[in-house]
Amino acid sequence: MAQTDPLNLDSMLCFAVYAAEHAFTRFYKPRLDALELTYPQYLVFLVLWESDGLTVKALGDKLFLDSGTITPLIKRLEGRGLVRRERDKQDERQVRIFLTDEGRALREKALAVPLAVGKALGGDARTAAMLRDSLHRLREQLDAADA
Amino acid sequence: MAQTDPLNLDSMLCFAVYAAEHAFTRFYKPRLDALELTYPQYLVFLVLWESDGLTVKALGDKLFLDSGTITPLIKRLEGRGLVRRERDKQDERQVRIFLTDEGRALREKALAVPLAVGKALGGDARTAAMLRDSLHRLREQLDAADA
DNA sequence: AACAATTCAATTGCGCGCAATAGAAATTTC
DNA sequence: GAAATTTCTATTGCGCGCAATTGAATTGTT
Repeated sequence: MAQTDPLNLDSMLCFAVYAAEHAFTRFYKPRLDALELTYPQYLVFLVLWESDGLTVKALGDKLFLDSGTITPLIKRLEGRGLVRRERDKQDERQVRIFLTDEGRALREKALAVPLAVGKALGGDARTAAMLRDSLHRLREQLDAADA
Repeated sequence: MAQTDPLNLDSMLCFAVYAAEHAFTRFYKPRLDALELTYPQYLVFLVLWESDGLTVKALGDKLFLDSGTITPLIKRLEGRGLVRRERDKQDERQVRIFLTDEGRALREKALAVPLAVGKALGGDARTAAMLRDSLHRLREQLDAADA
């Protein structure tokens, strides 16, 4: 029974993505509460744990976010002593974000988070990897459409 | 080359979902501007066009949203004359949402939106449907994990 | 019937997420 | 090298999205 209505909610890919995103946020909430981080803050740490000292711009490019989102987010983390902001000496337009010892130490606790995801998905890493790659292609197609 | 770091951003399914969701929002923005709707407002109309007169609760169940999100959203639509709110006579706790003629008329313009998505994805409806189903399963697994 | 527990919508508070704008710094152009 | 353009961060405004709470209406219990 094919879906004939082009405006049927449950047949729409966009809504499936939207609903899955919220489900992830709900799933992460109690796990990230243990780190006192929101999900976007967690993403920032994922980036910084891999490459400390990035500029706001570079961070935004990685996460597909702009300064309007990142600047206040970082300031909240700075207020809690988890990161440090430092203006670049070579190019004074740029602000670089550095982890403090406390921010670096958070990484240990964070290791539990992907483990919980793996468990929830039944340990099928191959299926998850394929889905991830499909989503990457989807994002590229959507971004390319208006370029 | 297997990904060994469990906290690597680009290998994470959650980030792929997160990034795809934002890409969809960006893609929809100019198309929904033509209807003067935000994406969540568009979702509400998708539901109402299919089943008019739902309660706030039923709407929330469909979209995985709560009254804290839906109530103010609906009030904005009501202020623009696109929907009407009416307290249920049988059960006065409930508020039912009805489309106005103007709200119903929006549907014509909305038909262009899924067409644009189809075009952006290269018309491969089968791949899109499989991805959609995978995301539905993902959402169910995540929701089931804490039940 | 009286009381307790549940359900539903609304509200408050806070953190995204993005458009639009501003202002400073760097780069390009002439 | 002066002027125009671009780049980068920060700010403002607005609409989600959700936790927590409130108050009214309904249902369940005894």
